[in-house]
Amino acid sequence: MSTAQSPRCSVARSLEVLGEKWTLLVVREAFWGATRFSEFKSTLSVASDILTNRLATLVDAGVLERRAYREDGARERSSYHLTESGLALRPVLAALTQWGDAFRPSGFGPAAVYRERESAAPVRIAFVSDDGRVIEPLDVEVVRGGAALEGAPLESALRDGALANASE
Amino acid sequence: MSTAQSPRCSVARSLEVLGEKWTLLVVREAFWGATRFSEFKSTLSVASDILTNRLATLVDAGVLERRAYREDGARERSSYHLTESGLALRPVLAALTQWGDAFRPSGFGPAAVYRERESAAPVRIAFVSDDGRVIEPLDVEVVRGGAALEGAPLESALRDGALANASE
DNA sequence: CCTCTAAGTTGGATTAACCAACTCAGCCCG
DNA sequence: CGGGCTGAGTTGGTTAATCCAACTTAGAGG
Repeated sequence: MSTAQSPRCSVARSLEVLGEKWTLLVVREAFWGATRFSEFKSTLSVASDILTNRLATLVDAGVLERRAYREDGARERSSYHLTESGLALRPVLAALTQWGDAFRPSGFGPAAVYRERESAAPVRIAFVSDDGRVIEPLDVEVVRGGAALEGAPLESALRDGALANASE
Repeated sequence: MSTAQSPRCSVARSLEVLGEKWTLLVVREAFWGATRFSEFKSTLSVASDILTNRLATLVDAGVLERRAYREDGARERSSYHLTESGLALRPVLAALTQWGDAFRPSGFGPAAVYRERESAAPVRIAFVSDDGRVIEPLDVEVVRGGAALEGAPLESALRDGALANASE
């Protein structure tokens, strides 16, 4: 299950945790309020062994936290709750939702709507600058930070013009 | 490969296309400028058969577009380019990057930095309202839209106190 | 015709997902 | 005490996906 060494690309590192089948759907259900094994199992229709495995991975990665709970007249069982790290995945899910709604419509309209809690005004995912301006995606560029610059196989292909190229 | 019917949840529909291993990494490389089979192959170190499959899936889903190109002194070959739908995945990748940087740091600093093209000012992914205000994630709530409301097992189970029903 | 290269295919081994049946621990009931 | 009930998993066997190395293919140049 473990990678030899964690990759330098943040997307790849995120996908190490989130990239397996069912994982993001488990997180989505957690955002909808699911906490128990049986809730995840029935809403997702996922096999128990896979669910066990994914919950363990997520707990391990600090996305979910295992807690004991007890309903009266029942023994202690465990439940799963989003941690700070898990809650921080909301933009990831929202971005996926937004893309799915826009480019893979279901014909039933959006299944989830994000809105401001106080005003109920709809919100969307966007790029913003530190001073709070909204920047359109086409006005955003990506440059390689320090992590990708030293010895990554990725760079070898670009080596003889890589730095000029990066400003493209 | 395909599901019987596409799910109503947008996250699940997005993951139908993007959720397989390597897929999002292929898209990431496309954003870095990769267009040829061999570029994807060498930067990602992915097996050719898998790459063939993923490129086909992405072309099929309209995320990439296949184009012919010809270097002089070589025969025609095909290259892969982001479509509008593919370009719209930038927020998804940015959200994953942001989460990875924050919660799974590599020790090498961020590998990619998103910034405004004109000003080079750093940008981040955030929720914004229609009138351009930035809304903090904790002030955002999600409500089920129309798609989940009709006949989804999830809702029918939770409505009209079915919890007692289900637990007996 | 021979060789070179980018872009794939193909076959076989390994790993992951799937599914159904089963276990396990504690609580309640009699 | 023993037996049934329930949520939370395990276990075993089958199917599907991934990985890896070797091979094929189509056209250009020599």
